[in-house]
Parts: sequence; C-alpha cells; structure tokens
Amino acid sequence: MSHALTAKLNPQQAAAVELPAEHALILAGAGSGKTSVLTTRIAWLLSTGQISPSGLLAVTFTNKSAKEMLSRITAMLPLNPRGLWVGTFHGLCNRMLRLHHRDAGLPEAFAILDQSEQLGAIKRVLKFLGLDDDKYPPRAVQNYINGHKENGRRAGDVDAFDDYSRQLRLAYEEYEKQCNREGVADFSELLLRCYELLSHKPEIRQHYQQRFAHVLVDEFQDTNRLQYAWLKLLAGNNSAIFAVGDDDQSIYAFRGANVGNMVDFQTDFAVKHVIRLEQNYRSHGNILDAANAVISHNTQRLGKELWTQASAGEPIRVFEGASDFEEAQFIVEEAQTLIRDGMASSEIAILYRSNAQSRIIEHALFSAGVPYRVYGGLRFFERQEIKHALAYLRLIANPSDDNAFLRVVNFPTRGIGLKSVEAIVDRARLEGCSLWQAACAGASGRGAAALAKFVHMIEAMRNQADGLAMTDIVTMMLDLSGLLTHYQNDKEGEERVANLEELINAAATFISEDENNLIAFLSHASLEAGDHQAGAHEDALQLMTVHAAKGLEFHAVFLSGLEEGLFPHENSANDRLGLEEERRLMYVAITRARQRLYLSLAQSRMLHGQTRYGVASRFLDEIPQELLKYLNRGYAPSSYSSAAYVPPVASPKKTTPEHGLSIGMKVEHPKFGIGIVTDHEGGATGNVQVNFAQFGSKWLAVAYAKLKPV
DNA sequence: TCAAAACTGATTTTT
DNA sequence: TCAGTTTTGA
Repeated sequence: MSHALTAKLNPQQAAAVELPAEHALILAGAGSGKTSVLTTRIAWLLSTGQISPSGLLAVTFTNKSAKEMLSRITAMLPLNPRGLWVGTFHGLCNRMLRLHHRDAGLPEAFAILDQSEQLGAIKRVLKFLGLDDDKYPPRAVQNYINGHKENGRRAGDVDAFDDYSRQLRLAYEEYEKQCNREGVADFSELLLRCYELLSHKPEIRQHYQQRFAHVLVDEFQDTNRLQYAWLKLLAGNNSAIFAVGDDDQSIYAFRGANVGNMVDFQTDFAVKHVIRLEQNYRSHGNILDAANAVISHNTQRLGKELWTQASAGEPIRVFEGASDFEEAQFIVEEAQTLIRDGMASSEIAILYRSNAQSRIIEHALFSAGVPYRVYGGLRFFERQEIKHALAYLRLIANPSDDNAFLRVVNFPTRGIGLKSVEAIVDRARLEGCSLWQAACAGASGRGAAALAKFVHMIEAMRNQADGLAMTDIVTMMLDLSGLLTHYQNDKEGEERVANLEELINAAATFISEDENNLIAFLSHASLEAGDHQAGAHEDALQLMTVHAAKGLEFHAVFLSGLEEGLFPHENSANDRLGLEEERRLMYVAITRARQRLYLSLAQSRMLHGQTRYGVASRFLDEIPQELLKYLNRGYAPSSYSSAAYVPPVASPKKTTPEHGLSIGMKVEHPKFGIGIVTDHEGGATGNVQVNFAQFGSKWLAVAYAKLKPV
C-alpha cells in the first residue's frame, strides 16, 4: 500500500512521507512537490493504519489550499471529508470555539467580523472615547490591536509609557469590551480566543492533544507568533508536528508572519528530521539559475538550492521601454505572439509589484482586444448588497450585533435618520445595553413610528426564521427587509439583484454540504469571502500582483516594473529585512514561470499623477548576465551608456538650462555614482533630486553636488 | 437625503 | 492620476 502511494515520489519526497511519528521540518522549495508530499503523508498515515481520520489535524492559510488538500486526500482514499480536521487556522479555531463556546466565553451565535467590519467597530469605539481621528487614525488603531492580538497580548498585557500609548491601550480595552458585549469576534480574536481556551482549560487541551497524534502544517513560514503558540499547545507529548515550508518564499512579514518560527520550531521541539526538497519539477534551468542567483544575495536563510533535470531552456528575455506605455505595449504584443503560436492565454501571467501598475497594462490589453482577468477585486461576500443581506441574517441570529444593526437600521431608507440613530446609541450607552434592546424600548419624537416598524420587522423575521431551511430564510429576509425591492427599483441595481439571487443559491448549496444552520452559514460567509472575481476559469491572460501569484505557475510569465523604488519598493528598500523580503518576492515571481520568463522595465512611469524616472532594479543585476537576452537597444544593467538613451522631452517649466540639468537626465556623482534626475526646486541655486542606482533617491544642492551629465 | 465638491493619500493581504 | 471618503449645500 505504502509502496503504491510513494511510487511516484523522488527519494527525498518519499522519505518525508514515510517519516516516523516524530516532529519534522520539510524545507520545500518552489515547485518541489510540497502539496504532494503533505497529502501523500496524510494518505500514508491513514492507509497504513497508523491513525484514524479523527486523529489528525492539517492546517493551511487559505481556503483554496485547504480544499485542494481535501480533494487530493479523498482522491487517494475513500473518506468522508466532513470528519477530517483539515482547514485554515481561522476555520479550525472557529470550529473549536463553536464546540466549546461556553468555555470560551462566547455566545453560541457569535458573529465573525471581517477586516472592514472590525474597522467600523473600532471607529465606534474611538467616537465613544472621544479620540481624535487625526491623532488616532482608525487604521492605525486596528493595526495596533491586531498586532498585539497576534502576539498573544490582551489590552491588560500591553505596556503603555506615555499618554499616547495609554490612549491606544484604552481604545484596545474598550474595543474588547464592546466585542464581548455584542458577541462578536474579529479574525485575530478567533485565534487568540482558541489559544486561551486551550491554555486555560486543561481538560479540553488534553482532549485535543491526545486526539491529534499528527499535526500537519502547510506554508509554515507564514505563521505568526500566535499561530505557532497555538500549534505548540495543540501538540501534546504524543503528537508529531509535520511542518512544511520555504523560508525563501516568506513574503508576509508585513502582516505578522514570523519566519523565525522555523528556527524556533527546530529548537523548541528538538526536531530530528529536517528534509530538503530541492528538485524542481516546474521550471527550465535558466529560470531556476536566475532564481537561485537572486536569492543567494540574502543572508537570512536556512539554505537550499533548487535544481532540475529539465534542460536550460530559453534565455530570460529583458525589455526596457522608454515609458510605462511602451512597456505595456511590448507585453501585449509579445503575449499576442505567444497566443498566436498556440499558448493558452490562461497560461500567461503578467505580474507586478503593486496594483497601481495594472491600469496601464489593462488599458493596452483592452485596446488590443485581448481578454484578460485581474485578480484581487471585490469578492462575492464583500459586495455592498451582500453585506446588507448578511447583516439582516446576523440580526436574526443575534440581535445584539450592533454592527449589523447600524448597517441596516436605515437601509433601505425607512425614515430613521442620523438623529434617531444617535438617540438609540445614547440610550444604549446609558443603559449599558445593545442597540437592539434600546430600540425595542422605543423612541420618542418623529422617528418613533419608523423605529417601531423596524423592530417589528426584525422580530417578524426572527419568528419566521425558526425552523425554516437556509434558502427559505434568505428568501424571506430579502422579501421582508425590502432589500430586493429596493434594488429592483434601482435602475442600476440589476447586477445587485443578480448577486442577491446568487446568495440564495449559495445558501442552497451550503445546505447540501453542511447542516442546515444559519450560524454555520454566516461563519462560512465571513471566513470565505468567495472567489476573487466572476469568470475565474475562462481562457484569459492572468494579471495579478506577485503576492497573489504565490503558489501558482504559468508557461510564460511577464514580470513588469523592474525599477528601483518599485521593485524593490522604496518603502522596503531601506532596511535590510525589508530588502530581503523584496528579494524573496522576486524569487517567488521568477519561480512562477515554467518555460518563458520576461523581465521588463520602463525608463519613465506615471505614478501618483507625476512622471517618475526610474533606474533598473538591482535585482536585474543580481541575475547572471549570460542567462539574459536583451530584446531592445543596447541595454546594459544599471547603465544606459551603451544605448542611445534619449530622455523623454522634459516640460519646459521643469528644465534648468543654467547648469544643463533636466529631468530624466542621467548624471554621475563622485560619491553616489550613476543616477537619474527626477525633480528640482529653486533653479540654479536650488536643489535637484537624483535617483541613484546604488543609493536610492537623494536631494542635492546643485551648486555643490558636482553632477556631471553622462 | 442626496449629490456635488472638496479633500486625501497612495506597497504587498488572507482570514 | 484617481479612487475613495468626507464635507457641504440645496
């Protein structure tokens, strides 16, 4: 049996799959068959009878990979996926919290706040505390709260040393109180609550520790401190943790991921088995050589080098456009050629560092009539009309959900204006009750009748929902709330009506795969915001950020905007950790390509309404030149000297003929080397801004800088 | 209550 | 530049 499972694996992969029940770290390079190893390991453990399906827990970051894992396992073994504890960190924590909601101190129907709902809740807290929006931006407070939660700290555990930090802590404290009062949990709360549940309740902890003999973790390099601490609690003396990850693909430090967990894991658990998967099954040799060369410039590595049996393949093509427009033009024409030669459009990806870059490429694609698809837009459950509908459903499940109450109390408009709402808020605060309770107590003044009608309507929904099937609840809610009518009467509401109907479908399919349960449906809606865009699988060019491309692969990849300041991004290029993360991002980008890789850059680019003049990315220099083929002019890295580089016509207002410098001009500085003039102020006696290849952007005094045009 | 006007700020993002 | 938000005014 085991032989059949591992027959298709290479020796390292097979060794990983058949490791004894002890802690193990699998360093799996890009394209090395990581998911295969993880799922085959699970199948092997089950089919050799070492564990029963209930004895393992496998955790991932995204619903997509959780689903992928489940479907691969069930393809290998006849299993009921429902009984398996395979899911995302948040999904599994939610599952545990629902089972033990009493011990966790949560109401049975606790709602899950997504990012934007959390922000709304924080805004309310700040308003209540009378904290100034300018001094305490809600976004910053949100980061502050989530940051502390992700390090396992409650408001009471946070240090405050001055007035400002004391106010922040107060906001955190008040936010905690508000969430508890309303019976809601944000994303990081799911993890923290679950962590606290396991640490405070020994019986529960021991139950799960004994139950889960094998804990398997995917994308281990992306775990944050709290997730690691949770794993540590979950794994008892008899459990084995099987962690798979790639430190070179750690690109989420900015949102709390801690690569250090990989090193800590080895020491904390005295890991005996470290296996490297270095054989790559995805890319041609030149592409891998480029990736290896780039990543070797990082110092903080566990060490790994990809190799392949495939041939070197084609050289990596480099194109330098005079402008972002020209760059986009090139990409589109080249992609059309590939398609004409028989490559499927969906096998071609155009990647960029930041979303703002997609516009001009989209424009060029649109003009050329090439179908494309951009990842990263609004998702189904994030749409306005769906949010409204879900808010009604949440009031049915739990009327003290103030977020939901505020969202729909006057939507569709029913004459409960700002004043009436404020009166309810004041009253609730005074009585220490929920908005719903305050509303039930009735209002005085003009809004009273309208409010009574609203209360009556919600009560009717709650009464009718009892015992109904999920689809019928949704239909009834859409009818009673007037949401559907409202959008039907809106001349631009066609798509929204269609989406609401799609929500009914979602409820229907949900029933078939889970129990008929409003609470479960609402959790599902919060934890799985749905596909990134409609038409996900049509044959179209794929446009996305490098981050979004992680885990995907394509026949041909265009990596655009390889300029200093963009990639590496200027906000990250200044400290070493930031730069190393940018470099890992570059590594991820390169390793997406199977056969063909294009690297492109633009000498000038429109950014924030201004033309910026860039210098080639240092990452281009880090690729061995023999792997590259320059497609146009005599481009040479970080030096435009060999080419007839004609600076784009500078606007007359911005030229400074006195010293012969102009925007877009290439200059040399005795200390900083080669750079491009990007801005100036104050004429001949003033300053110029120069973007240097090695030292980044600097302001220099024209009179002293000794800038020589090159 | 709504629409126009003014203002702001701008990597990367899943759950 | 441009989209998203907040303020203003009818």
